[in-house]
Amino acid sequence: MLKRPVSADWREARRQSARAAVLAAAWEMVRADGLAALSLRDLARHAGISTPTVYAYFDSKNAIFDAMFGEAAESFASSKADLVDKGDPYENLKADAKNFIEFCVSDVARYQLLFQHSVPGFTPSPQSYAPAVRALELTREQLKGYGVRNPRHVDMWTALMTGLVDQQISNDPGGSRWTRLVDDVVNMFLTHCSQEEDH
Amino acid sequence: MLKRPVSADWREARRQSARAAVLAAAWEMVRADGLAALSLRDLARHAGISTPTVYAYFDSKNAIFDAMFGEAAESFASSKADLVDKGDPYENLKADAKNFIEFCVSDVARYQLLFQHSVPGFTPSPQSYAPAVRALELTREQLKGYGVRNPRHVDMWTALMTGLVDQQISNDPGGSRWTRLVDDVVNMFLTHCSQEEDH
DNA sequence: GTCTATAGCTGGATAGAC
DNA sequence: GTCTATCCAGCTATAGAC
Repeated sequence: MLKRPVSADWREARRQSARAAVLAAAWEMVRADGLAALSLRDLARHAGISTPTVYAYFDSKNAIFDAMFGEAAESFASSKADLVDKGDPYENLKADAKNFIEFCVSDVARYQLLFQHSVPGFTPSPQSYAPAVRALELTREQLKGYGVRNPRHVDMWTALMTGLVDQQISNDPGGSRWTRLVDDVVNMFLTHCSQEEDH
Repeated sequence: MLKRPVSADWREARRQSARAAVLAAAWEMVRADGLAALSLRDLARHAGISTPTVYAYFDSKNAIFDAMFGEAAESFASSKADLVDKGDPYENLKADAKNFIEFCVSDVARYQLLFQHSVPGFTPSPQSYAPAVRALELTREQLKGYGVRNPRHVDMWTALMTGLVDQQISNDPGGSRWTRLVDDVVNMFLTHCSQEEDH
């Protein structure tokens, strides 16, 4: 037995748990007041610790945003993985679209951090970014499964999804004026793609 | 001749000119560093005046944002008014789409201020907001001219446009990966609308 | 109207005792 | 690891001389 590994594990677990508590408080705050309003003073108070203690767990404010970005990307990837295969590519695609839109509008701050890069001076680290790339790859696979292979169409798909999300957030927050258009948009898109394939 | 009105007009003109100079400096700065980075100190230095002098022209920082919002809304409305009638509703709509997208991606800060409401704690005054409403009304008229009357379709149109803009800005700034899809998107949209009219 | 000077506050980050 | 106390920089806004 070298260096009491059990105790070391236990300490590491405690540390991770404390980190997670700080991040949970941070999410609560940005959901309430927006990403830009997050300050380390308020965060520490919310988490029940002092400001310097925050620095025991994170190197800087941007390190906190990076950890949040990583959590958001993981959540997004697993929300996609959790979708059950309905057997029908069309139904799968519709479910994927609804999942994306719900994921975004249900947490605007998370959407802005993950997809809009809207924190000045912050760029996610490769580790935090990886799950987001993986999730986008999943969407590309899913579209391919439906016969959509043209890269232009993949880009168009992402534009359609973010367009609905963006209008919903900016002009009808909390409502469903744009999100309810998702079925129409998916149909419109697939019709368009199948027509182009004919040429 | 009462109270030397000529002199009064001249003074007022000087004042408006000085205000405009401050606003011009502000636009330059937010284009370079983003809306959030605008500070009154830097703005004053850029405009060649002192910080208190800024307060001689504007009541507060939000008053500056409000004036900028008004200018942006005016620019948007006049960019639409400047479009020449091509006679063909289809060509007119395409030109309108391209104009909107170019207007947005050519000045991201202006787009974020005008359409994304992304300045914390700032809400435009009714006077500043009016031209933006008028411009949206123009788009609605234009769509009606093409036979698109369904309010859902009007909402879908705005989502398509902002979706292209948003992806372009977030994931390919300075490029044209999404903006070049505009013709395809307009065609897809109009095909979709005409099909729905058949029912 | 324009300036210098500064109030009053909040931010991120650190020193050093325990 | 956690605290109190603090540094230093930045911010909006104002006071008061000229």
